[in-house]
Amino acid sequence: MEKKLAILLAEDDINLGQLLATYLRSKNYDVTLATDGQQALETFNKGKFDFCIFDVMMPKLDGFSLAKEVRELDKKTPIIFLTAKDQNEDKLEGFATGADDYLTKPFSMDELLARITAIIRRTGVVESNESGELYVGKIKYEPELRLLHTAGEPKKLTTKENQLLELLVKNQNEVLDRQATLRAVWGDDNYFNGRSMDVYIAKLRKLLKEDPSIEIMNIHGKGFKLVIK
Amino acid sequence: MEKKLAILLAEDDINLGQLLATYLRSKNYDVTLATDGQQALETFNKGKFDFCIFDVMMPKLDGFSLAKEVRELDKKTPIIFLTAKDQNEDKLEGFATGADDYLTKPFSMDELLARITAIIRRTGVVESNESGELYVGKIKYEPELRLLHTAGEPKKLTTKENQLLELLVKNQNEVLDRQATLRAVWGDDNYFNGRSMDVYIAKLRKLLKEDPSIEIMNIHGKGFKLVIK
DNA sequence: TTGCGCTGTTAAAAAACGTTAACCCGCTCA
DNA sequence: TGAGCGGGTTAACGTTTTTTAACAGCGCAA
Repeated sequence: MEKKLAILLAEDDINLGQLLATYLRSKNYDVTLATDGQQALETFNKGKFDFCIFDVMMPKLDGFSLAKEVRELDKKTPIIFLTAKDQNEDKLEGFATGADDYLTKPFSMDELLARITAIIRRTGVVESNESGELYVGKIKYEPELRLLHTAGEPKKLTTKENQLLELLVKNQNEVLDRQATLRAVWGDDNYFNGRSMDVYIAKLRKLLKEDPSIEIMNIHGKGFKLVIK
Repeated sequence: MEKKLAILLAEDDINLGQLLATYLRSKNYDVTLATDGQQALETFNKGKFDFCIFDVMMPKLDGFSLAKEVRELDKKTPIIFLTAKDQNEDKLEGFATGADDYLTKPFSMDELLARITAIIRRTGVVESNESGELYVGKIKYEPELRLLHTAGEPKKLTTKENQLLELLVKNQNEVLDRQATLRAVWGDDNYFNGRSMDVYIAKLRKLLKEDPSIEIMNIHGKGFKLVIK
């Protein structure tokens, strides 16, 4: 059987949010509803989502800023914005953050569904997010199971080791921003969490050093970059 | 498998931008869409692009000015301009900044693609931008790995050393503009960053002095120039 | 030629990172 | 209930990288 696609829906209007969630669930999507931007970001960082629908005007963290945060660490997951306003300026800002589509309220739910399926077909999210098995150089890595298949026994990673490694691998050959990573994994980018992260980088380096073609490179003042030679 | 070519597309008209991006992606290019000139410039400086498509009329920074900024530090990456106007004056200005082609709206997407592939074939961006291995005089230099193969042990460069050397090498025999370099590497061209840059120039000179045919020359009040005799 | 801004260079200070080990806290199980 | 364990944080110390300071020399315009 095919896996349900996980959608993160961020909408502060309770009625509309519930309505959309119910509708999309009836269409066989696995919907998680967040009622403000802050909460949506935390939820996104915790779970695995194949698709995002963000209302633009939300308390605490607006849809655009939320999308920007998401895009710091995830360049691919499609994002659709919802907005009550029809202002062109807004549209620009939305697409600048890497939006895939844009709906102006009021819209029909069928239209939303049509656009979702169109984007999914176009971007092929299904294959890309489903394998659950990655390779870091020669080393097999299963983020879902938190298993790193190093020489000999497979090593079971701890929660933090796993979150950090997964981000590094999914952003390999790009700089993984320090602050963004801290906010995603530790929830806060204060000094001590930063030091904690450095400790975990050291741990990961030790784990990965059996394959000398792997390097976790530091970009001074910016973050880390996983490169495979 | 062949690596996808990275295209930076700067287009403020959302519909057209999305349309082109989608089309080019379907033709197996890795497209990044920017919706104003300012954003496009930042994106360009951060990432590695093999090709640029700039709309001429854009908010914040128009296509020509954007191209001029890009050309300050990068003489090679091909640029195509898009414009709604059919004014000859514009065309001239576009080509003056080092444009490789020029399309007047409306144009067919097939035509765009044809021109892109033509330019790619002609300029051979693929080889030039993909090897990841350069030579500074006799010295091998791998910017991706931040390695400089000086006599004896390969020297591991620091983040700043590497960014600066990469710019110098990619612009060898041309003047590397002081302000533009500061903005690209330090993010700001204030006095102290300028002094910092001078310190790094001194370091690079020391590193490269084993090959006497290499010289980092100062152009008073303008910038630096790497020349290989 | 003289003065001032620009550059060259070295050294000291400051910030950022690397690593190890001690510590803390919640949980489990004897 | 309290010893042990696993996961994570904090402390401590060392190293590397970057910035700032200080002083010396250079180059161009008035």
